[in-house]
Amino acid sequence: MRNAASVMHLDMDAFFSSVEQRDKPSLRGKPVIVGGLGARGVVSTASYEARPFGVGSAMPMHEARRKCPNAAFLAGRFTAYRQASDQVMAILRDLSPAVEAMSLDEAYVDLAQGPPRELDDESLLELAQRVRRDVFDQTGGLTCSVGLGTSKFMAKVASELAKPDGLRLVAPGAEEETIAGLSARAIPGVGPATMERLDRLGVSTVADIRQLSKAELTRALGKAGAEMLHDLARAQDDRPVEAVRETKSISVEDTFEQDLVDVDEIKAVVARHSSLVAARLAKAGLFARTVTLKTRWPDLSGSTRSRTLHGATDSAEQIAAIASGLLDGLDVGGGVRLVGVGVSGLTQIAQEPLFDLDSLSSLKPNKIVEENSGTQRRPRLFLPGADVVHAELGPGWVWGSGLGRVTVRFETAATGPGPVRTFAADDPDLALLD
DNA sequence: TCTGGGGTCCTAGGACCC
DNA sequence: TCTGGGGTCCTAGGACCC
Repeated sequence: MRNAASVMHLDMDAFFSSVEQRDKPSLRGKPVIVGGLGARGVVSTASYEARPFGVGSAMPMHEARRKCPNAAFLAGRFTAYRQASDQVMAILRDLSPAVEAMSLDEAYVDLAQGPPRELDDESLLELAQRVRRDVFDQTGGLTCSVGLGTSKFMAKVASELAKPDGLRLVAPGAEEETIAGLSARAIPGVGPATMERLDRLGVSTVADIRQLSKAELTRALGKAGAEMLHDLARAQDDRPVEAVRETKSISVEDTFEQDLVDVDEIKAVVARHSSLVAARLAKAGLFARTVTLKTRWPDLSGSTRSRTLHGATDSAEQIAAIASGLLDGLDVGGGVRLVGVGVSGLTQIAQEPLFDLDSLSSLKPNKIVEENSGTQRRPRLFLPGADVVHAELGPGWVWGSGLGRVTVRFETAATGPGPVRTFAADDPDLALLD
Protein backbone atom coordinates (compact mmCIF):
# COMPACT_ATOMS: atom_id res chain seq x y z
CA MET A 1 0.00 0.00 0.00
CA ARG A 2 1.49 3.31 -1.03
CA ASN A 3 1.69 6.11 1.50
CA ALA A 4 0.62 8.96 -0.81
CA ALA A 5 -2.73 9.52 -2.51
CA SER A 6 -0.97 9.28 -5.85
CA VAL A 7 -3.56 7.31 -7.79
CA MET A 8 -5.93 9.55 -9.71
CA HIS A 9 -9.30 8.50 -11.12
CA LEU A 10 -10.96 10.82 -13.62
CA ASP A 11 -14.56 10.36 -14.66
CA MET A 12 -16.28 12.65 -17.17
CA ASP A 13 -19.70 13.87 -16.01
CA ALA A 14 -22.59 12.43 -18.05
CA PHE A 15 -20.09 12.28 -20.88
CA PHE A 16 -22.14 11.58 -24.03
CA SER A 17 -25.01 13.89 -23.15
CA SER A 18 -22.58 16.61 -22.08
CA VAL A 19 -20.88 16.50 -25.48
CA GLU A 20 -24.33 16.81 -27.07
CA GLN A 21 -25.20 19.81 -24.92
CA ARG A 22 -21.85 21.39 -25.74
CA ASP A 23 -22.45 21.05 -29.48
CA LYS A 24 -26.20 21.72 -29.42
CA PRO A 25 -26.74 24.91 -27.40
CA SER A 26 -30.53 24.59 -27.47
CA LEU A 27 -30.21 21.43 -25.35
CA ARG A 28 -28.25 23.04 -22.54
CA GLY A 29 -30.10 22.90 -19.25
CA LYS A 30 -32.55 20.36 -20.66
CA PRO A 31 -32.90 16.60 -20.23
CA VAL A 32 -30.87 14.79 -22.90
CA ILE A 33 -30.83 11.03 -23.30
CA VAL A 34 -28.29 9.28 -25.53
CA GLY A 35 -28.68 5.65 -26.44
CA GLY A 36 -30.24 3.10 -28.80
CA LEU A 37 -33.38 4.65 -30.25
CA GLY A 38 -34.96 1.49 -31.62
CA ALA A 39 -37.66 -0.54 -29.90
CA ARG A 40 -35.00 -2.55 -28.08
CA GLY A 41 -32.52 0.20 -27.31
CA VAL A 42 -31.15 1.11 -23.90
CA VAL A 43 -29.89 4.35 -22.39
CA SER A 44 -26.16 4.98 -22.60
CA THR A 45 -26.12 8.31 -20.80
CA ALA A 46 -28.79 10.52 -19.27
CA SER A 47 -27.91 14.16 -18.58
CA TYR A 48 -28.19 15.39 -15.01
CA GLU A 49 -31.42 17.18 -15.98
CA ALA A 50 -32.95 13.80 -16.93
CA ARG A 51 -31.87 11.92 -13.81
CA PRO A 52 -34.46 13.37 -11.41
CA PHE A 53 -37.06 11.72 -13.67
CA GLY A 54 -35.55 8.38 -12.77
CA VAL A 55 -33.69 7.86 -16.02
CA GLY A 56 -30.31 6.16 -15.81
CA SER A 57 -27.76 4.14 -17.74
CA ALA A 58 -28.74 0.71 -19.08
CA MET A 59 -32.44 1.45 -18.70
CA PRO A 60 -34.64 0.27 -21.59
CA MET A 61 -35.27 3.23 -23.86
CA HIS A 62 -39.05 2.75 -23.87
CA GLU A 63 -38.99 3.13 -20.10
CA ALA A 64 -36.87 6.28 -20.36
CA ARG A 65 -39.37 7.74 -22.84
CA ARG A 66 -42.20 7.00 -20.45
CA LYS A 67 -40.42 8.59 -17.50
CA CYS A 68 -39.09 11.63 -19.29
CA PRO A 69 -41.10 12.16 -22.49
CA ASN A 70 -39.85 15.71 -23.01
CA ALA A 71 -36.19 14.84 -23.13
CA ALA A 72 -34.19 15.04 -26.35
CA PHE A 73 -33.49 11.46 -27.46
CA LEU A 74 -30.29 11.17 -29.48
CA ALA A 75 -28.50 8.28 -31.17
CA GLY A 76 -24.98 9.35 -30.23
CA ARG A 77 -22.00 10.53 -32.28
CA PHE A 78 -19.03 8.40 -31.41
CA THR A 79 -16.56 10.36 -33.50
CA ALA A 80 -17.27 13.44 -31.40
CA TYR A 81 -17.00 11.45 -28.17
CA ARG A 82 -13.74 9.90 -29.33
CA GLN A 83 -12.30 13.33 -30.10
CA ALA A 84 -13.20 14.71 -26.69
CA SER A 85 -11.88 11.56 -25.07
CA ASP A 86 -8.57 11.88 -26.92
CA GLN A 87 -8.20 15.43 -25.63
CA VAL A 88 -8.81 14.30 -22.05
CA MET A 89 -6.46 11.32 -22.29
CA ALA A 90 -3.73 13.55 -23.75
CA ILE A 91 -4.00 15.84 -20.73
CA LEU A 92 -3.61 12.83 -18.46
CA ARG A 93 -0.65 11.41 -20.37
CA ASP A 94 1.09 14.70 -19.83
CA LEU A 95 1.06 13.88 -16.13
CA SER A 96 2.38 10.35 -16.31
CA PRO A 97 2.93 7.55 -18.80
CA ALA A 98 0.90 5.29 -16.53
CA VAL A 99 -2.61 6.12 -17.76
CA GLU A 100 -5.13 3.28 -17.83
CA ALA A 101 -8.17 4.19 -19.91
CA MET A 102 -11.17 2.18 -18.72
CA SER A 103 -13.49 3.57 -21.41
CA LEU A 104 -13.90 6.77 -23.40
CA ASP A 105 -14.82 8.69 -20.29
CA GLU A 106 -12.84 7.18 -17.46
CA ALA A 107 -9.19 6.62 -16.61
CA TYR A 108 -6.72 5.96 -13.82
CA VAL A 109 -3.37 7.76 -13.60
CA ASP A 110 -0.43 6.70 -11.44
CA LEU A 111 1.05 10.02 -10.37
CA ALA A 112 3.94 8.30 -8.60
CA GLN A 113 5.25 7.52 -12.07
CA GLY A 114 6.34 10.18 -14.51
CA PRO A 115 8.36 13.29 -13.67
CA PRO A 116 9.34 13.74 -10.03
CA ARG A 117 6.71 15.71 -8.14
CA GLU A 118 5.50 16.48 -4.66
CA LEU A 119 3.02 13.84 -3.52
CA ASP A 120 1.62 15.47 -0.42
CA ASP A 121 -2.15 15.92 -0.30
CA GLU A 122 -2.04 19.64 -1.00
CA SER A 123 0.19 19.33 -4.07
CA LEU A 124 -1.90 16.50 -5.45
CA LEU A 125 -5.11 18.46 -5.00
CA GLU A 126 -3.56 21.40 -6.81
CA LEU A 127 -2.48 19.17 -9.65
CA ALA A 128 -5.94 17.61 -9.92
CA GLN A 129 -7.62 21.00 -9.90
CA ARG A 130 -5.39 22.05 -12.76
CA VAL A 131 -6.37 18.89 -14.66
CA ARG A 132 -10.04 19.66 -14.22
CA ARG A 133 -9.47 23.19 -15.47
CA ASP A 134 -7.49 21.93 -18.47
CA VAL A 135 -10.20 19.42 -19.34
CA PHE A 136 -12.84 22.12 -19.17
CA ASP A 137 -10.81 24.57 -21.28
CA GLN A 138 -9.55 22.15 -23.90
CA THR A 139 -12.81 20.26 -24.48
CA GLY A 140 -14.91 23.37 -24.83
CA GLY A 141 -16.55 23.21 -21.43
CA LEU A 142 -16.91 19.57 -20.44
CA THR A 143 -16.74 18.86 -16.72
CA CYS A 144 -15.30 15.89 -14.91
CA SER A 145 -14.93 14.53 -11.42
CA VAL A 146 -11.56 13.55 -10.04
CA GLY A 147 -10.66 11.33 -7.13
CA LEU A 148 -7.28 10.87 -5.47
CA GLY A 149 -6.32 8.00 -3.20
CA THR A 150 -3.69 5.51 -2.22
CA SER A 151 -5.10 2.84 -4.56
CA LYS A 152 -7.35 2.44 -7.56
CA PHE A 153 -10.25 1.54 -5.29
CA MET A 154 -9.77 4.66 -3.15
CA ALA A 155 -9.35 6.93 -6.16
CA LYS A 156 -12.55 5.54 -7.66
CA VAL A 157 -14.46 5.92 -4.40
CA ALA A 158 -13.18 9.48 -4.15
CA SER A 159 -14.29 10.45 -7.67
CA GLU A 160 -17.67 8.86 -7.00
CA LEU A 161 -18.04 10.96 -3.85
CA ALA A 162 -16.96 14.05 -5.79
CA LYS A 163 -19.55 13.76 -8.55
CA PRO A 164 -20.55 15.81 -10.38
CA ASP A 165 -17.90 18.38 -11.29
CA GLY A 166 -15.93 17.85 -8.11
CA LEU A 167 -12.63 16.86 -6.58
CA ARG A 168 -11.94 14.69 -3.58
CA LEU A 169 -8.92 13.15 -1.92
CA VAL A 170 -9.06 10.26 0.50
CA ALA A 171 -6.10 10.97 2.75
CA PRO A 172 -3.58 8.22 3.46
CA GLY A 173 -4.73 6.56 6.67
CA ALA A 174 -8.38 7.56 6.23
CA GLU A 175 -9.21 4.73 3.80
CA GLU A 176 -10.99 2.28 6.08
CA GLU A 177 -13.19 4.82 7.81
CA THR A 178 -14.06 6.46 4.50
CA ILE A 179 -15.51 3.27 3.04
CA ALA A 180 -16.91 1.73 6.23
CA GLY A 181 -20.39 3.18 5.85
CA LEU A 182 -20.68 2.75 2.10
CA SER A 183 -22.90 0.08 0.61
CA ALA A 184 -21.06 -3.17 -0.13
CA ARG A 185 -22.17 -2.45 -3.70
CA ALA A 186 -19.47 0.26 -3.81
CA ILE A 187 -16.82 -2.45 -3.97
CA PRO A 188 -15.81 -3.26 -7.55
CA GLY A 189 -16.97 -6.76 -8.41
CA VAL A 190 -20.08 -6.59 -6.24
CA GLY A 191 -23.04 -6.51 -8.59
CA PRO A 192 -26.70 -7.43 -8.14
CA ALA A 193 -26.10 -11.17 -7.75
CA THR A 194 -23.31 -10.83 -5.19
CA MET A 195 -25.25 -8.17 -3.31
CA GLU A 196 -28.18 -10.56 -3.07
CA ARG A 197 -25.96 -13.23 -1.54
CA LEU A 198 -24.39 -10.77 0.87
CA ASP A 199 -27.86 -9.62 1.82
CA ARG A 200 -28.70 -13.14 2.91
CA LEU A 201 -25.63 -13.06 5.17
CA GLY A 202 -26.90 -9.87 6.76
CA VAL A 203 -24.33 -7.71 5.03
CA SER A 204 -25.25 -4.31 3.70
CA THR A 205 -22.19 -2.08 4.25
CA VAL A 206 -18.49 -2.42 3.62
CA ALA A 207 -17.93 -2.58 7.38
CA ASP A 208 -20.36 -5.53 7.59
CA ILE A 209 -18.13 -7.49 5.23
CA ARG A 210 -15.27 -7.19 7.70
CA GLN A 211 -17.33 -9.18 10.22
CA LEU A 212 -17.32 -12.23 7.97
CA SER A 213 -14.49 -14.74 8.00
CA LYS A 214 -12.70 -15.64 4.81
CA ALA A 215 -14.26 -19.11 5.03
CA GLU A 216 -17.77 -17.67 5.22
CA LEU A 217 -17.06 -15.40 2.28
CA THR A 218 -15.62 -18.28 0.28
CA ARG A 219 -18.69 -20.44 0.88
CA ALA A 220 -20.91 -17.65 -0.42
CA LEU A 221 -18.83 -16.30 -3.28
CA GLY A 222 -16.08 -18.72 -4.21
CA LYS A 223 -12.36 -18.37 -3.71
CA ALA A 224 -11.46 -15.48 -5.99
CA GLY A 225 -14.45 -13.32 -5.12
CA ALA A 226 -13.97 -13.94 -1.40
CA GLU A 227 -10.35 -12.90 -1.39
CA MET A 228 -11.05 -9.79 -3.41
CA LEU A 229 -13.88 -8.76 -1.12
CA HIS A 230 -12.00 -9.56 2.06
CA ASP A 231 -9.11 -7.33 1.00
CA LEU A 232 -11.04 -4.46 -0.59
CA ALA A 233 -13.35 -4.20 2.44
CA ARG A 234 -10.19 -3.42 4.40
CA ALA A 235 -9.00 -1.00 1.72
CA GLN A 236 -6.20 -3.36 0.78
CA ASP A 237 -5.70 -2.92 -2.95
CA ASP A 238 -2.40 -3.14 -4.76
CA ARG A 239 -3.72 -3.48 -8.31
CA PRO A 240 -1.29 -1.59 -10.55
CA VAL A 241 -2.31 1.11 -13.00
CA GLU A 242 -1.65 -0.58 -16.34
CA ALA A 243 -1.12 1.65 -19.34
CA VAL A 244 -1.24 -1.14 -21.89
CA ARG A 245 -3.64 -4.03 -21.74
CA GLU A 246 -3.45 -6.95 -24.08
CA THR A 247 -6.55 -7.58 -26.20
CA LYS A 248 -8.02 -10.94 -25.22
CA SER A 249 -11.09 -11.11 -27.42
CA ILE A 250 -12.87 -9.31 -30.25
CA SER A 251 -16.58 -9.59 -30.91
CA VAL A 252 -19.45 -8.10 -32.86
CA GLU A 253 -23.08 -8.63 -31.99
CA ASP A 254 -26.43 -7.24 -32.94
CA THR A 255 -29.88 -7.31 -31.42
CA PHE A 256 -32.54 -7.26 -34.12
CA GLU A 257 -35.50 -4.93 -34.19
CA GLN A 258 -37.56 -8.07 -34.70
CA ASP A 259 -36.51 -11.64 -33.98
CA LEU A 260 -35.01 -13.42 -36.98
CA VAL A 261 -36.42 -16.80 -37.90
CA ASP A 262 -34.97 -17.44 -41.34
CA VAL A 263 -31.77 -19.52 -41.12
CA ASP A 264 -30.28 -18.00 -44.28
CA GLU A 265 -30.92 -14.55 -42.94
CA ILE A 266 -29.22 -15.46 -39.66
CA LYS A 267 -26.27 -16.91 -41.55
CA ALA A 268 -25.96 -13.74 -43.57
CA VAL A 269 -25.69 -11.83 -40.28
CA VAL A 270 -23.08 -14.30 -39.06
CA ALA A 271 -21.10 -13.70 -42.25
CA ARG A 272 -21.32 -9.92 -41.86
CA HIS A 273 -20.24 -10.07 -38.21
CA SER A 274 -17.40 -12.41 -39.15
CA SER A 275 -16.13 -9.92 -41.73
CA LEU A 276 -16.11 -7.14 -39.16
CA VAL A 277 -14.34 -9.33 -36.62
CA ALA A 278 -11.77 -10.39 -39.22
CA ALA A 279 -11.17 -6.79 -40.23
CA ARG A 280 -10.49 -5.84 -36.63
CA LEU A 281 -8.17 -8.82 -36.21
CA ALA A 282 -6.25 -7.77 -39.30
CA LYS A 283 -6.08 -4.16 -38.16
CA ALA A 284 -4.59 -5.30 -34.86
CA GLY A 285 -2.27 -7.74 -36.62
CA LEU A 286 -3.77 -10.64 -34.68
CA PHE A 287 -4.98 -14.16 -35.37
CA ALA A 288 -7.51 -16.14 -33.39
CA ARG A 289 -7.75 -19.78 -32.35
CA THR A 290 -11.23 -19.83 -30.84
CA VAL A 291 -14.46 -18.73 -32.52
CA THR A 292 -17.58 -18.17 -30.43
CA LEU A 293 -21.15 -17.86 -31.62
CA LYS A 294 -23.46 -16.07 -29.23
CA THR A 295 -27.23 -16.15 -29.44
CA ARG A 296 -30.01 -14.66 -27.41
CA TRP A 297 -33.46 -16.15 -27.63
CA PRO A 298 -36.85 -14.40 -27.58
CA ASP A 299 -37.19 -15.08 -23.83
CA LEU A 300 -33.92 -13.15 -23.28
CA SER A 301 -32.00 -16.25 -22.25
CA GLY A 302 -28.78 -16.78 -24.14
CA SER A 303 -26.26 -19.38 -25.11
CA THR A 304 -22.73 -19.55 -26.46
CA ARG A 305 -21.07 -22.19 -28.59
CA SER A 306 -17.37 -22.15 -29.29
CA ARG A 307 -14.80 -24.08 -31.21
CA THR A 308 -11.03 -23.99 -30.93
CA LEU A 309 -8.79 -24.62 -33.91
CA HIS A 310 -5.36 -26.20 -33.92
CA GLY A 311 -4.00 -23.14 -35.71
CA ALA A 312 -4.98 -19.49 -35.79
CA THR A 313 -6.81 -17.48 -38.43
CA ASP A 314 -7.83 -13.95 -39.35
CA SER A 315 -9.91 -14.97 -42.35
CA ALA A 316 -13.51 -13.76 -42.51
CA GLU A 317 -14.52 -16.83 -44.49
CA GLN A 318 -13.00 -19.23 -42.01
CA ILE A 319 -14.50 -17.48 -39.01
CA ALA A 320 -17.88 -17.38 -40.75
CA ALA A 321 -17.67 -21.06 -41.65
CA ILE A 322 -16.97 -22.07 -38.07
CA ALA A 323 -19.60 -19.76 -36.58
CA SER A 324 -22.08 -20.98 -39.17
CA GLY A 325 -21.26 -24.56 -38.26
CA LEU A 326 -21.87 -23.79 -34.60
CA LEU A 327 -25.24 -22.29 -35.54
CA ASP A 328 -26.18 -25.57 -37.21
CA GLY A 329 -26.11 -27.23 -33.81
CA LEU A 330 -28.75 -24.86 -32.49
CA ASP A 331 -32.52 -24.85 -32.84
CA VAL A 332 -33.42 -21.43 -34.20
CA GLY A 333 -36.98 -22.43 -35.00
CA GLY A 334 -38.41 -20.24 -32.25
CA GLY A 335 -36.57 -17.17 -33.53
CA VAL A 336 -33.40 -15.40 -32.51
CA ARG A 337 -33.17 -12.02 -30.80
CA LEU A 338 -29.42 -11.51 -31.00
CA VAL A 339 -26.53 -13.04 -32.88
CA GLY A 340 -22.89 -12.40 -32.09
CA VAL A 341 -19.58 -13.63 -33.43
CA GLY A 342 -16.45 -13.43 -31.31
CA VAL A 343 -12.88 -14.61 -31.38
CA SER A 344 -10.40 -15.27 -28.59
CA GLY A 345 -7.17 -17.13 -28.03
CA LEU A 346 -5.42 -14.33 -29.89
CA THR A 347 -1.86 -14.64 -31.13
CA GLN A 348 0.42 -12.52 -33.27
CA ILE A 349 1.17 -15.23 -35.79
CA ALA A 350 -0.97 -17.46 -37.97
CA GLN A 351 -0.13 -21.05 -37.17
CA GLU A 352 -0.34 -23.99 -39.55
CA PRO A 353 -2.56 -25.81 -40.04
CA LEU A 354 -4.92 -22.88 -40.37
CA PHE A 355 -7.76 -25.09 -39.37
CA ASP A 356 -9.10 -28.60 -39.49
CA LEU A 357 -10.30 -29.99 -42.74
CA ASP A 358 -13.59 -31.21 -41.33
CA SER A 359 -14.78 -27.70 -40.60
CA LEU A 360 -14.23 -26.83 -44.23
CA SER A 361 -17.22 -28.93 -45.16
CA SER A 362 -19.62 -26.16 -44.14
CA LEU A 363 -17.66 -23.49 -45.96
CA LYS A 364 -19.62 -21.70 -48.64
CA PRO A 365 -17.15 -19.17 -49.97
CA ASN A 366 -19.10 -18.09 -53.00
CA LYS A 367 -22.14 -17.18 -51.05
CA ILE A 368 -20.22 -15.34 -48.36
CA VAL A 369 -18.11 -13.40 -50.83
CA GLU A 370 -21.21 -12.38 -52.67
CA GLU A 371 -22.83 -11.09 -49.51
CA ASN A 372 -19.84 -9.02 -48.58
CA SER A 373 -18.76 -7.64 -51.90
CA GLY A 374 -22.06 -6.17 -53.01
CA THR A 375 -21.87 -2.39 -53.08
CA GLN A 376 -25.42 -2.05 -51.85
CA ARG A 377 -26.90 1.40 -51.94
CA ARG A 378 -28.32 2.05 -48.55
CA PRO A 379 -30.69 4.94 -47.90
CA ARG A 380 -29.19 7.73 -45.87
CA LEU A 381 -30.02 7.22 -42.23
CA PHE A 382 -30.88 10.47 -40.48
CA LEU A 383 -30.62 9.43 -36.86
CA PRO A 384 -31.65 12.04 -34.30
CA GLY A 385 -28.60 13.97 -33.16
CA ALA A 386 -26.52 13.31 -36.28
CA ASP A 387 -24.52 16.15 -37.78
CA VAL A 388 -25.61 17.47 -41.17
CA VAL A 389 -24.66 20.40 -43.34
CA HIS A 390 -26.93 22.25 -45.76
CA ALA A 391 -25.53 23.91 -48.87
CA GLU A 392 -26.99 27.30 -47.96
CA LEU A 393 -27.98 27.14 -44.31
CA GLY A 394 -24.72 25.61 -43.06
CA PRO A 395 -24.18 23.14 -40.21
CA GLY A 396 -26.92 21.70 -38.06
CA TRP A 397 -28.18 18.46 -36.56
CA VAL A 398 -31.06 16.09 -37.08
CA TRP A 399 -33.92 16.87 -34.76
CA GLY A 400 -36.18 14.18 -36.14
CA SER A 401 -36.94 12.23 -39.28
CA GLY A 402 -39.57 10.03 -40.84
CA LEU A 403 -41.94 9.72 -43.80
CA GLY A 404 -39.21 10.83 -46.15
CA ARG A 405 -38.62 14.08 -44.29
CA VAL A 406 -35.83 15.35 -42.07
CA THR A 407 -36.10 18.15 -39.55
CA VAL A 408 -32.86 19.99 -38.91
CA ARG A 409 -31.92 22.51 -36.27
CA PHE A 410 -29.23 24.85 -37.52
CA GLU A 411 -26.94 25.58 -34.62
CA THR A 412 -23.43 24.91 -33.39
CA ALA A 413 -21.56 25.62 -30.20
CA ALA A 414 -20.06 28.65 -31.93
CA THR A 415 -23.21 30.12 -33.51
CA GLY A 416 -25.67 29.37 -30.71
CA PRO A 417 -29.33 28.32 -31.07
CA GLY A 418 -30.63 28.72 -34.62
CA PRO A 419 -33.62 28.06 -36.85
CA VAL A 420 -35.40 24.74 -37.46
CA ARG A 421 -36.23 23.63 -41.01
CA THR A 422 -37.67 20.50 -42.60
CA PHE A 423 -36.38 18.93 -45.83
CA ALA A 424 -37.06 15.95 -48.04
CA ALA A 425 -34.76 13.09 -47.02
CA ASP A 426 -33.32 13.00 -50.54
CA ASP A 427 -32.69 16.74 -50.73
CA PRO A 428 -29.35 17.00 -52.55
CA ASP A 429 -28.48 20.18 -50.64
CA LEU A 430 -28.47 18.24 -47.38
CA ALA A 431 -25.39 16.18 -46.52
CA LEU A 432 -24.98 13.77 -43.64
CA LEU A 433 -21.60 14.10 -41.94
CA ASP A 434 -19.57 11.11 -40.74
C1' DT B 1 -44.72 -5.10 -26.86
C1' DC B 2 -39.50 -7.69 -23.13
C1' DT B 3 -32.86 -5.26 -21.32
C1' DG B 4 -27.28 -2.88 -25.97
C1' DG B 5 -22.60 -3.78 -27.16
C1' DG B 6 -17.94 -4.39 -26.08
C1' DG B 7 -15.16 -6.33 -22.97
C1' DT B 8 -12.92 -9.02 -18.49
C1' DC B 9 -12.56 -12.64 -15.11
C1' DC B 10 -14.13 -16.82 -12.59
C1' DT B 11 -16.05 -21.52 -12.04
C1' DA B 12 -16.82 -26.16 -13.01
C1' DG B 13 -16.82 -30.47 -15.44
C1' DG B 14 -14.70 -33.54 -18.73
C1' DA B 15 -10.75 -35.00 -21.45
C1' DC B 16 -6.21 -35.97 -21.40
C1' DC B 17 -1.48 -36.41 -19.77
C1' DC B 18 2.16 -37.55 -16.57
C1' DT C 1 -9.19 -56.54 -9.68
C1' DC C 2 -11.39 -50.61 -5.34
C1' DT C 3 -11.38 -45.31 -8.29
C1' DG C 4 -4.57 -41.24 -6.67
C1' DG C 5 -3.42 -36.60 -7.77
C1' DG C 6 -2.02 -32.76 -10.17
C1' DG C 7 -1.87 -29.75 -14.27
C1' DT C 8 -3.64 -27.99 -18.62
C1' DC C 9 -6.91 -27.35 -22.25
C1' DC C 10 -11.55 -26.86 -23.87
C1' DT C 11 -16.35 -25.67 -23.33
C1' DA C 12 -20.43 -23.39 -21.30
C1' DG C 13 -22.27 -20.40 -18.31
C1' DG C 14 -22.39 -16.59 -14.98
C1' DA C 15 -21.22 -12.20 -13.08
C1' DC C 16 -19.51 -7.86 -13.61
C1' DC C 17 -17.84 -3.33 -15.65
C1' DC C 18 -18.33 0.82 -18.57
